[in-house]
Amino acid sequence: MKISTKGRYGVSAMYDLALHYGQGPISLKSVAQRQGISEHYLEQLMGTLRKAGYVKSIRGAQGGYTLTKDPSQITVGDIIRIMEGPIAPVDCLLTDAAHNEYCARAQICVTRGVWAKVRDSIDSVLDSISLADLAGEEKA
Amino acid sequence: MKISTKGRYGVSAMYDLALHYGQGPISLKSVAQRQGISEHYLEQLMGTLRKAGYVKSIRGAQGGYTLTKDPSQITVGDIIRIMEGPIAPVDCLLTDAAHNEYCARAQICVTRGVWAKVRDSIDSVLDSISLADLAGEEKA
DNA sequence: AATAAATCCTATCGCAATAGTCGGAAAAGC
DNA sequence: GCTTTTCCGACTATTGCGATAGGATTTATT
Repeated sequence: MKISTKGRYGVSAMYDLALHYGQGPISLKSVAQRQGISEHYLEQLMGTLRKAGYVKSIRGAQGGYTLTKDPSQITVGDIIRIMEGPIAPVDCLLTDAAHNEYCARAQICVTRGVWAKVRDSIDSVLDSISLADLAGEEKA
Repeated sequence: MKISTKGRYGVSAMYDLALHYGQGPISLKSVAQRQGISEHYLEQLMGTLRKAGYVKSIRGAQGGYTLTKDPSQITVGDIIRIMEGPIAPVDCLLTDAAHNEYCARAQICVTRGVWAKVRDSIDSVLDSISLADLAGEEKA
């Protein structure tokens, strides 16, 4: 039950961008230094966030990244789901109980309900926290 | 954010034992067949549960496993923590914020609070479900 | 006493994912 | 033209998962 560095670094980087929201493009290099992340590795992660539409990039000297939305409009859950895929403590939850791709017993499985409750609980926590919350701002 | 088969199989096996609680020792072979688990792999998992004191074993012909407590006294959280280690979405939570073994920035880390909330939420769900709940019994 | 049914124990192993690294191409400001 | 920066694809080392293998030990049954 671990969150990988993809998710953690993704949130850290987005939090950093939130802190500098409205200040023009922020270079990956500075984000990586402040957050203590390998710059080259962070590049890959930002590519994912860019393709998902959460950040936009400006290439060339003095370029960098900016959030595409106000920090209050992006939740930690958004970021985690992009970086790690859908939150599902077991793969079985990714498909309907009937005709389940991962488990023929899904319909009669007693434990499946447990994992569904865990998933809902995680989703609920992560979706309740926005980047603005992390940045300590209240731009409703 | 996945639960491994150790945790899942552990819960399934314990649920199976709960269904047969009070009926004498249940062989691993029958549990493995009913729950669709590799018998030999399940052996290892039961060893872990035995050492943790949640099941006891009777060796020899007609032997098997039984729960050491009433199903209402064992929660899914107990089993998951034994099988997978402490629930911590990030390793950083395994040590105090000051002098943290995994991250020098733990004290000033904004995201650490997020992961702590996630952990508490998972713990809360898992600890609220007992084997008796799964077995559909209410032996208070 | 022999057999069969079971748990117990240690070692090994293939696979996939994680967490990067590396090298360069392309874009844009100066 | 030079430097800064993003962009892209390929490669790699380590780790843990999910087993499998092979036997040793214990006990009920015949």
